[in-house]
Amino acid sequence: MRILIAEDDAHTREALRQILTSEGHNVIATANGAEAMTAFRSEKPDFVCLDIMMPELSGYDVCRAVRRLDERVPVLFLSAKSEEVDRVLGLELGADDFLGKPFGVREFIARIQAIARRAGLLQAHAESAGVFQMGDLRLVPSELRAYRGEQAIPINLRELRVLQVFHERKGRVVNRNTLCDEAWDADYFPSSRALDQCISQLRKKIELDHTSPKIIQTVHGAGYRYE
Amino acid sequence: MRILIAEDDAHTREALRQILTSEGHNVIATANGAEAMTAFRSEKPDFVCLDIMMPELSGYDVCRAVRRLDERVPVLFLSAKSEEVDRVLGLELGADDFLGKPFGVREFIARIQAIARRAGLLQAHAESAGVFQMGDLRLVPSELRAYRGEQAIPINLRELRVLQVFHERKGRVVNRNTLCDEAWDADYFPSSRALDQCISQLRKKIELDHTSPKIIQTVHGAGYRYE
DNA sequence: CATTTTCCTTACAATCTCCTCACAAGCCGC
DNA sequence: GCGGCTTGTGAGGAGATTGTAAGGAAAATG
Repeated sequence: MRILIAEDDAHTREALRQILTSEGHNVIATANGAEAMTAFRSEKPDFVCLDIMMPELSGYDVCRAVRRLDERVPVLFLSAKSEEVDRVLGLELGADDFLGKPFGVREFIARIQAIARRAGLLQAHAESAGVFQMGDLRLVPSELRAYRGEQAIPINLRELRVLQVFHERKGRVVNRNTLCDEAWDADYFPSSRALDQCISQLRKKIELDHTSPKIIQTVHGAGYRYE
Repeated sequence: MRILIAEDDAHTREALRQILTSEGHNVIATANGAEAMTAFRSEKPDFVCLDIMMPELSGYDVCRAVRRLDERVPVLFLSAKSEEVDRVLGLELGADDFLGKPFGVREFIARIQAIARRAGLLQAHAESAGVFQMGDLRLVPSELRAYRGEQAIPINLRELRVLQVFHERKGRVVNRNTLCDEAWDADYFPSSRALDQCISQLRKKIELDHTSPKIIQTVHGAGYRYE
């Protein structure tokens, strides 16, 4: 899911970004209402989290403006505990839920899931359900990319399938035949060196030092192993 | 936008109704000043177009009455060329513009748009429904145009639909079949190169340098990506 | 009905991919 | 260390994919 965050406190903002990213979401983090509106128009998020107290445009203002552009996108308000939360105003503006800071990570995630489910978003964005993590990499099949933090690494379909095979067999040795069967179509002739070539390219892309691979390791005479 | 028209000539009235309806507005057409006032109270229009010469209440009278109820709603006066237009009186009554009959359709629409834009109505209403941003472009479906700042770029329906498909899937790879399914009708035969042709034309229009596209990127063997 | 416009098809050129080849380097049992 | 095997990887190219100019059928326009 693409989630837009508007939160003026940098620390909280980064914490939210990290939580949601680790849940497999794409996060667009903004620091004030104006930034949030610009991002909303251009990024087309599936979900919006707004801090209420922000300089210039408040969370309420952003919510009102968002609702003019999109009547359906779910909006979750965040608020510091000292803030008076005007729930009635929020609900009139079309908010879906409120969460008072400080809140637990579990609760935050659970609320978002609950709202998204109610809005029917989880099914609609099943594409992003294929997201998986390998070490410090986040693999996003629908984008054909791997992310190391902010850095996006382009991955082709073949490489993605190879990585999926490894991911399914984390810690175990995967022999060459298995890899060829699962990552190539049936007509592939396993006598060729295409697999080696693919692994080589992949290591150059995803390993920090491809001369001493840490993610995909060679098990001489047996195959490869990921862990 | 909800537009109230007061015009005693039935022929002109229907013409105006048709023009504005085709532009996507809701039209409330009335034949005299009294009807117009009743409708104004009950229909709460966003915009008022008044013929000056009408039986019973004149356009000036309606404008004065409207202003007592609402200081902000834009008022445009229409006048037959034989009529003496008292611009000073009109402006004192709070009119926003005058248009002498006969007038061209384009001019009529343009004036309304200009006034509404000045009054900040366009964003809030249906005209701008569907407006979206892609990078530095603002797409306005109702105008079949993209704007890069002041520069207007004409876009046809097919191209618009293609852009919408990309916008809905920002960041993800969109394969050719998806594009064909969503931007063309079902009877389209995906063996042809119409999609490529469309993308090519689109890039010439919207990319700053169509030889190295930044908005719509090719993902060889997989499709295209916008981000 | 003539003219213009639009959008698709065709054809060919340009580009890109992923595989094969060839050789270098690594691993392992002796 | 040596020989035979497996694996790593640069170079290169056949085949597939994509870009785009030109032309034309169909629809819109006058």
